Amino acid sequence: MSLTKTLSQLFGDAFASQGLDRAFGEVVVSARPDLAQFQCNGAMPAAKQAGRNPRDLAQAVIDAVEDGSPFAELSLAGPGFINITLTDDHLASYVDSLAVEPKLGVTPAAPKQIVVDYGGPNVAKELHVGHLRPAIIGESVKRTLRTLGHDVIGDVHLGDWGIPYGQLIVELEDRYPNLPYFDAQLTDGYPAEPPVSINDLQELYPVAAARAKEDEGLAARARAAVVELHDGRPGYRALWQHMRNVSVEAIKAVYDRLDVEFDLWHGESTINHRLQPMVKRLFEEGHAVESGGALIIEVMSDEDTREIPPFILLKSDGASLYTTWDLATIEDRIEELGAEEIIYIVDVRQGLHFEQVFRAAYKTGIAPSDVVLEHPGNGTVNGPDGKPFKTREGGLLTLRELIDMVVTRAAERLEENALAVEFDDIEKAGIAEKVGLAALKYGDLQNHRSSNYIFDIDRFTSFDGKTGPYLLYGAVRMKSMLREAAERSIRSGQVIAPLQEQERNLMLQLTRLPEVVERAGELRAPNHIAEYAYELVAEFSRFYEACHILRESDGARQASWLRLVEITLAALGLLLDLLTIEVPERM
RNA sequence: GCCCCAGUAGCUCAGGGGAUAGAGCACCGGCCUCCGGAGCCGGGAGCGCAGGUUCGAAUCCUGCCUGGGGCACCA
Repeated sequence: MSLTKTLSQLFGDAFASQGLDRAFGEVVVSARPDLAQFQCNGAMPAAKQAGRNPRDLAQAVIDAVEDGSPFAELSLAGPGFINITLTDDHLASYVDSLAVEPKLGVTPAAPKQIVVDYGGPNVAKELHVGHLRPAIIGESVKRTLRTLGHDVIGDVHLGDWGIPYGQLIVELEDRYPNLPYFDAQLTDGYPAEPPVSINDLQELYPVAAARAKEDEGLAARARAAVVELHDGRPGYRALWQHMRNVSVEAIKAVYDRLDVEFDLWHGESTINHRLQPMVKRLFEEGHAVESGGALIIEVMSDEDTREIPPFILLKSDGASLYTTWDLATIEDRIEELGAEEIIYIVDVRQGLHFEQVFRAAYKTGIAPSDVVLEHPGNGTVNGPDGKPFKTREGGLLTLRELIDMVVTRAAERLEENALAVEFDDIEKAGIAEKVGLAALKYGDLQNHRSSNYIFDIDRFTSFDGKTGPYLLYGAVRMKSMLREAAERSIRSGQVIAPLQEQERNLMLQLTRLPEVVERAGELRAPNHIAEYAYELVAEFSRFYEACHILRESDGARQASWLRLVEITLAALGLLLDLLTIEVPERM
């Protein structure tokens, strides 16, 4: 169990002995490291609730907790703060115990079945800059919740059922009318090989979309084609399946490069079989009503003081749309996956849409009230002008191009700094890839999930300061030292009470990990992990400057320090993994 | 018009009702006979405005100002 949890229990007992709620005993890292290591602020709210004097109550808590305790000092300060400092022996023995804890003190929560919906790419379109944030934030949130003990399923939720596919079908039909897919009489025996490559699709889609925008007749044909697709016209289905397969392969390649891995490659189309029964039931139960030709669900309630537009279940032409699919997907995830919580890492601008979907899901009973539906939205990647990132020509930058840009810059930086020069080209390229991705991901994840940030390649790839490369450097330096120690047959041993400030501070920093991971999970906010990983490496650097491990003459001290390095490296490894950042062996 | 989000140091951004609001960059000044200087130590500078709740507010509430976004049958 984590150190602050143990301390919180001790203080919880003390509050309970005063007839007060144990929750008041929560212990946190001190805001005033000059005064103490930890603090408990519970006496102030508890005193208010109990109508007692806060300082007296704090003193009573201190008296109750003091006997046989691991504290070097407990003191009362200000209006009722309890300041806590541990004995060095106790601190060291806690940190020593982390050596055999793969999760560095993270205690598993009661496991919940959680679905994280976080990719949202569209078939036939290349991934672009806008897909970066949801991908890595979602992946990080997924890994964090998993580390906390939950059963988490990541679903890419492909955009594969919308009007664009009608537009593509019509475009292909106009270009190649003789393909068997367009023969309405045919129901079987289509070619196994796809008629289009990913490159074809990427050329076709913008043309098809532009033509449909200009020509209403064409747009109507596309809408009709999509309805036929949904209804199961064999040729259209076969063609669509080809397009989907070809696209998924291309999309997967980019996600692979980002180390973003989905458990499910479901999409909007996956739940097609649920649409008719769901709509029928919602209509019969009176949840869905006809309005202006469309079928809607009223999601505004009497308590609302603001306008919430109705949820559209079916368009006036009778076709389903993304709202329908999202609702049916909730039904599917609850019934098929046993989802107790569904988390959507999707652009914050979809906020109103999700509010409507969630309301409709709860109102209709598709989601029981104890199922948690949540949309922790992500912000956008902006250019230096503060507007969504574009290429110099004003076009949309693909994600692949963005990654290439950063990796190229990372390689230049390595070159400039005469690093990795003695390695062969393959290893150099591998290092540049890892450094570039670390720069990109850390540059992104250090910002709060919902904020828009300015993409600054020079800052992100910089070797100075709070960057991905700095964190990799820290990790590589630890690895290098452990290798060196092994070569000299210096072994690690039990962590003993610290003598120096830097040594003690590193130990204290390590005790924070479980709370940070928990908080990041609860808030779905990887930036807390990013921030802490930096602080840990910075603390390590101070320790490294102050304590010359390999030259230390006291064997027990040296062994303890080495163990401290091992634990710090394990902690950093865990944190970087949660940030989806990979560490090279050397650089 | 209504709604949502944001406004914190020169810049880019963190910040959980708690004590003296932090980091990186940039700027100024120190530290290499020493395990990797991509480092370490030190310095100046800030919560949009006005009220309110509270023992205590960057954090909660109200109003205003500024910026971004969203407001049935696109996704």
